[in-house]
Amino acid sequence: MPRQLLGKYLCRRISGRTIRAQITETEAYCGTKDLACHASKGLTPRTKIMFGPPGHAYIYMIYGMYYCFNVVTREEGCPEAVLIRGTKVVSDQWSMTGKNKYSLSSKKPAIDYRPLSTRLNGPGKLCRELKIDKKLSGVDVCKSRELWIEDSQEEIKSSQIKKGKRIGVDYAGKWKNKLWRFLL
DNA sequence: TATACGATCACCT
DNA sequence: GGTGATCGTATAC
Repeated sequence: MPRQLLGKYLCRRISGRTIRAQITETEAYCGTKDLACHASKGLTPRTKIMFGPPGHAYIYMIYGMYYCFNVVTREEGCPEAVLIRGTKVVSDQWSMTGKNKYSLSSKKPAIDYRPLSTRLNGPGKLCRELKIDKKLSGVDVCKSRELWIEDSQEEIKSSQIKKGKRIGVDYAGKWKNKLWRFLL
């Protein structure tokens, strides 16, 4: 599933405008045994979306300031999800203006003028840019008109996909070495 | 109730 | 290479 999502479009409607961003990087988090997966803590208020039906958005806050967006990939009771780690903009009627406000500290500008390529290439960054937050947690990405995923025309060959270890999960024992990160 | 820390990022040396 | 920002969640008391 993490490989099947590569190349597809992550779509977001903001104020009546639609942004499409091609998914270029994903990671898989697999069930209650995978110590890197939040579901390894069991069914809690936080993880209940992952234990629910597939196709729903599991969105959580990390480090007190960023959100991460995942898609639940397996049937109810089987808590697996794919984290969307990176995207590339395809069509955009909104953030090309470069007027996405952010402020990490008072020193920084209220408007982010950096190119989009550097604003969508990370799980926290793409959520900030696409205004994905906890309010969208649980939405069905097959049905939602706010946040959804579309197939792309292009065929992704397995030779185009690089694999690697997942990022930021050094605490997860042997699970940290699983090659469950995938990049186009 | 209190505390430790994280599926990150930007900035610093 | 390292660190601070900042808060929800899990875990310990």
